[in-house]
Amino acid sequence: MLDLNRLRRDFDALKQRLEGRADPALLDEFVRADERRRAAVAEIEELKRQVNEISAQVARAKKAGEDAGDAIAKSKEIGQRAKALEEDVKSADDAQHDLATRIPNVPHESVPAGKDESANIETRRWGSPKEYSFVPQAHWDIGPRLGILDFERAAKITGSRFAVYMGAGAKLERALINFFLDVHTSEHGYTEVLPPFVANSNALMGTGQLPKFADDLFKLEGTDYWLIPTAEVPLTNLYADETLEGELPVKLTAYTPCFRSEAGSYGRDVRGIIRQHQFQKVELVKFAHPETSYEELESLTADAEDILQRLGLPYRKMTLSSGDMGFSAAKTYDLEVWLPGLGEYKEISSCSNFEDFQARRAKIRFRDNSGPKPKARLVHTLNGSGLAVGRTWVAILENYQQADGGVEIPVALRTYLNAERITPEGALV
RNA sequence: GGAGGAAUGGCCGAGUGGUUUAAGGCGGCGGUCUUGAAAACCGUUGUUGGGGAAACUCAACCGGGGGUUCGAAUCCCUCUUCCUCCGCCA
Repeated sequence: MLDLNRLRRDFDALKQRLEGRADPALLDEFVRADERRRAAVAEIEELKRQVNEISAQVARAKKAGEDAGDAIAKSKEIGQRAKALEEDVKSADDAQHDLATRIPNVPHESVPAGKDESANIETRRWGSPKEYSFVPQAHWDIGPRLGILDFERAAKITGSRFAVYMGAGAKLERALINFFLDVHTSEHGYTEVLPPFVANSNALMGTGQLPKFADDLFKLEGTDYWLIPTAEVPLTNLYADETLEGELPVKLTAYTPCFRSEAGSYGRDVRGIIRQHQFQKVELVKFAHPETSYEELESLTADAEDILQRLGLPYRKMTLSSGDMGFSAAKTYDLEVWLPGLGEYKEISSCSNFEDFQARRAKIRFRDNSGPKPKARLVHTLNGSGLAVGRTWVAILENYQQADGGVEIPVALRTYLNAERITPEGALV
């Protein structure tokens, strides 16, 4: 949710920066709804003040044993006028709140303007794709051939866009989760959290998935519960309606499965496990001081990059354009890993600073003691994948495939798997 | 699933319809005293929104929502969470 005062003050400038992200009519409507609401609120508060005053008079009169019939009648009459006005306030309030939740965040000034991914900027490239003496295969060929990935049986259990990992495949997934969590907790200073994998509507409002993107989520029938599309939801909402008293930043990490309906992505990434209804992810979340949140975004992105580098996976870092960023983000870096089987770079992590956009919705504050008086201010929230486990699994199979059909295990993972490679028969040795 | 009980400021806790304009305590902050500190004493201390250059002022907030009333922390309805007990259960 945008800061209303900022919107009032800088209306034209913000409108320009939201070009391509928000319908300009929506912004006009928003400011008008706000004016209507403020006028109605001012009027009703004045009536309430009068009622309060008369009530005090009545109390005094009753105490003195006097008759207060006139005052009561007058207060009743004012009360009725206030009641009529209350409808106006409520409808203006609803309209304004409804609009507020549909306006996306304003891009940071360093974000390239553009209407889609074609305007994204490559900011860094790390490692270089290996040369292969054979034609590298895609993971959807390697995995089933090794007997460690099974789509047909997953379809029996659930349906399309689900996968079963078997044997070395399942163990590799688990090793990656442990490796990610160990690095982030022991070396990058994050606190591990194991949150619920189910969240309510209010939490999803807080992080911005609702109300606009309900179609992308799985809802549990007959309840107000949804399967989480990312650990960002439970982690960011962990401190909803709270004022953080300790030092900033607060850094959290969690492993969770993620569930996405992928409505509207029919025909995209249909092969393999690039785009699934369920995938595993280790998420990084920070609650940061507004003055340092962009430095925190750099270090959070570096924490995710560190994993890719330790695994020796070539990647590039993209700065997303204003049109390609998500609804709540002010700035986003995507990390894209090289997949030789597919012959392209594919997103494996998305790291964003939401500034106070989520904090305003979820009411997450911190105590700012820098001024003459301590004051509760909204924190800046950030998150990023550190990393998407399934896509890392894919990257390892494709980057480390061998001429004999087996897969080498990256050195950093060997102690986790107690093995150096997966044989062409799918065994860990 | 059943039966009871509870939810008040950063924390503890009083408050069953009208100077509650939320007592009192703890903690925090400032001060007096002291070489310094402690103790003692005095003062101060919530959030959100409106108006104002400011001093200040008005409104709302006692788990959430709704209602009764001239007036609600207090009465009624409803939801949520926690506690105790019973049942079931990994």
